[in-house]
Amino acid sequence: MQTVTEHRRKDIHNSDIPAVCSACEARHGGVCGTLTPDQLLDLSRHSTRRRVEPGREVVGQGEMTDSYANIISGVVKLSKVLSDGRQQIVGLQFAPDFMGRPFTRESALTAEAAIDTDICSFPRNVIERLVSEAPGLEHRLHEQALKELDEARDWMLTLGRKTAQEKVASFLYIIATHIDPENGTATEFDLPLSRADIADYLGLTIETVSRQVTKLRKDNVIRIENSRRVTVPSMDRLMHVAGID
Amino acid sequence: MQTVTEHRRKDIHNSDIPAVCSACEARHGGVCGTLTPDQLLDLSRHSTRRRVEPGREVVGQGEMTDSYANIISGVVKLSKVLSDGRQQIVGLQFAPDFMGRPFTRESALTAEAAIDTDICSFPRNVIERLVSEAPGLEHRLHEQALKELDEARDWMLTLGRKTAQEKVASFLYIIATHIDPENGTATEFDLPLSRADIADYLGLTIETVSRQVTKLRKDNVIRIENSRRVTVPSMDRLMHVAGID
DNA sequence: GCACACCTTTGATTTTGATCAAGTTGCCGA
DNA sequence: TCGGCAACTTGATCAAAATCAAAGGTGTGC
Repeated sequence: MQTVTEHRRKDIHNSDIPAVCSACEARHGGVCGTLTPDQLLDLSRHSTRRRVEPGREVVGQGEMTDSYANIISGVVKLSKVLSDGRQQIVGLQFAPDFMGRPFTRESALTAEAAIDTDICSFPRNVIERLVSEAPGLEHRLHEQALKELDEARDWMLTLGRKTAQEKVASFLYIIATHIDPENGTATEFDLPLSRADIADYLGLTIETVSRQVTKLRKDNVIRIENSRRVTVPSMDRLMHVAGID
Repeated sequence: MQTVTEHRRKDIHNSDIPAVCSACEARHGGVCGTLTPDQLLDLSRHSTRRRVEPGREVVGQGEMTDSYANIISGVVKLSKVLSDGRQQIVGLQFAPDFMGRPFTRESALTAEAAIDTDICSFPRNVIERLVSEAPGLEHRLHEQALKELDEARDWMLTLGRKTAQEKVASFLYIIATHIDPENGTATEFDLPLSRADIADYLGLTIETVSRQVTKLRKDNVIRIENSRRVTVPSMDRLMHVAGID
């Protein structure tokens, strides 16, 4: 599931065009979905596709506004840090999402790959030009922003009001529902984050995360093959532990 | 500052038109700013202005998507609750903002006035019609969504990684910078939230909030006239305590 | 002026999760 | 197959914030 099948040549046969997401429209409803064939071709000429290794920055703090990208496969962590190094992951972007901040002042965000991640990026000005031509595109970007806002607010409830146990269960539930959206909620999956990343996502320490994962295992809420691989026998049970009604 | 001056008759003299924000465009750059005079008139015919008392719901959980509103004066709390009653305020909307979720599935949010609040609201379908006519309007809404997303993510860092002391200082800083945006950062202001609300915003208990406020006072970071009125002698000092570099 | 309600503060104690400190496990290259 | 190292787990102790429990304040109606 982590590697993407080569499905792009279906639409575009010109080998001068870099490998891009022009054909992704069906697969992951990226920005491409709202464009005309001409605009798609235009976009593809300015796009570059590349693989980002875990821990590598997709775009640096502040540069976020300079480019815009579809995530083809993988998971990207968006995080913020305090001056003394305390870190908080403020969002996870999964494969069908796209990333970037058109029109806004830079936000002090770091975006880095959590696992091997393929992205397809284009310069900001190209997107802005296309937005002015294709009214549907801004609508698409707006919806993505609203979706991220909803997710951020859900997560605020988790960060502010849930116990460590509920936080870890909530995290597992998020991963189960997002890791392979095409196939719905997954009952068996690889965690895309290390214990340290999970701690930074949940506002906990790695020791607490580890202990709570152990507790969930002992309580038979999850099964653990190795530290990354998780099986959820009953999603209802997990949701209940996560405090999701 | 809490009461709004009557400045609406400047533009619209027809007494059939309900009291609306048609004239707010300059004052608070609400949705009106991007509309033509005709569209403004159209909008104003469908708007109702009303005052909402503290604690009153502006729109209920789930209804959020059915209407759309400019906040003329006051402060609105957006909150989420767990089934057992634990509550988290996930956003504060101040006077020049507008509220509502066009195009999206309902999000389980409650919006209620924190203090006396004047709002001007219109049905969702009117906004959606105007969006399809005025391309600039969607752009405006999109920018508002991105602004709220940035604020939500900043707050996630506070919720997940700051101490109680830093959280309370961060809260005071937010209020200082948002309570009267026209006049920049305020050094003396009334808190729009009770201790219980502050606790729900910060993911703390009221006792902890109270103790931290007392500590900030004893450390001369703030002065307190009564439990609501706060003076900040040095904004730099407050920011430092809040962990804002 | 008084009583009641509500909000806030303060104090004592408990609990949750952080911190400090070893161990394990598993993976990779030699 | 064996180190070596990084990631993870587990245990012991500590500290920050929650909880439990009383007081203070402040405002309102009587």
